[in-house]
Amino acid sequence: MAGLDIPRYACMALRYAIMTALLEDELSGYDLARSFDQSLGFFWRASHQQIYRELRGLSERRWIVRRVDRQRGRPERNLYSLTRDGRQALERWVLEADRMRLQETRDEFYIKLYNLSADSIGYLAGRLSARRAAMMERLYLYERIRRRHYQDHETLPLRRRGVYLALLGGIMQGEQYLAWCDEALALLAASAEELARGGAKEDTG
Amino acid sequence: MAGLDIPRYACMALRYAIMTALLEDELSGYDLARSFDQSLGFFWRASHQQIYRELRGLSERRWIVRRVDRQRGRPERNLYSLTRDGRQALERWVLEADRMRLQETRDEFYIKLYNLSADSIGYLAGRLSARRAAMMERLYLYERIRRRHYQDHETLPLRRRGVYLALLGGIMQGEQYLAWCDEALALLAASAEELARGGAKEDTG
DNA sequence: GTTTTGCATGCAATATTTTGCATACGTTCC
DNA sequence: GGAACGTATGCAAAATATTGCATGCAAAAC
Repeated sequence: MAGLDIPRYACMALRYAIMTALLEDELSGYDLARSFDQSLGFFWRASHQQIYRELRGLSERRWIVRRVDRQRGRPERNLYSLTRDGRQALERWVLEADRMRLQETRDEFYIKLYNLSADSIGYLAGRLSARRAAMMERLYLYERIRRRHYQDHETLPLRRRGVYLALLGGIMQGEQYLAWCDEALALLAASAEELARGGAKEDTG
Repeated sequence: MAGLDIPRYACMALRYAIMTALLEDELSGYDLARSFDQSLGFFWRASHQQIYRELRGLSERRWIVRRVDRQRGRPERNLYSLTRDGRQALERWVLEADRMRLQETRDEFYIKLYNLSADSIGYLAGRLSARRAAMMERLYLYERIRRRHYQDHETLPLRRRGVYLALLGGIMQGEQYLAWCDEALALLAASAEELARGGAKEDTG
């Protein structure tokens, strides 16, 4: 409890995600919070509280600067932009070692699936349908973005190609997820039917 | 800093992941730490420190019980198993609302991709190759598990079918990931070549 | 015969994320 | 004319995760 509250060293990625978002635009905390519901936020979610905290830390480190925007008839906004130091720190970070996180979804649903039982099968099938629907929605959004901004990715400037690849990753993964949902729903439905006919073996133990 | 250290309420999933692992076997913290490098751990990673802490909390809550196993010529182990309360808590949790986490990989690599530049393209392509290789490795492991334990999933008892579905999810996602890596590597290689020929437009601004 | 590896457990500090609360002003819905 | 919603910012506490350190014994590698 030493009084400090600003993280001392630069290890975590949200900070760099924010700086990445500031690479092209001057944004407010509120803007960032919304943009983290889109784009980068598809891969890295953050609440507004987290974002405001990081913005404070980043300011004190002089990696970003604040400019106050007084709007008519609205609360004023703090607009942030990258400094040269910030830009350099970001460039350095990109070249630093990163931890691989293969499939660490931290989605409780998988754990719940491990607990499949006659009691839970209906509920889990329902949740799975909801996930399927949500992913479908997400895919529509991805496709709109792709069509609007990444139609012919061959002619994009280099940085935008990276963004395109991330988007493509989201799309491909989403499509695969739908396919998995369908397989899983089919197996769950078949199992539920077996149960109803008294045929399926519940776990004994 | 009130002195307590045991989490007061039951919100998080690692706890339930551990209980799920204890559903079929009596395990030590060490066993759990290793099994979290496999199986459940594919979706939910946890360090041994985290696991030992949760085990303590779970014990104090009487959701698991400890039995000391004195081994010849080896340090003794604490073996844990689920209590009836624990089993019920787990069953309740499965039916509770869960947050959907679509594609929240929290993999810094996507953020780095957003920062693709002439300086970083080589490095990022290298990292991507490493990911591809690691995923390939992972897929071999999945396939071994599938062949050994889930050959004909139609005849599995219900709970094992859920585990099978999680595994299938891992496999499908992994295969998709490989495909994405290949596409991404191709685009990065093409871009690098353009750069080398002086053709590609670096970001201006 | 010493170093490494594997088994086995854990504390403490730091970092990160989530949750709950709080405020304030303006517009739009009812 | 009041409730709900959107803009805009933030604190504090609790929960969760990571990192670094620490210990001790046995078997296997060199």
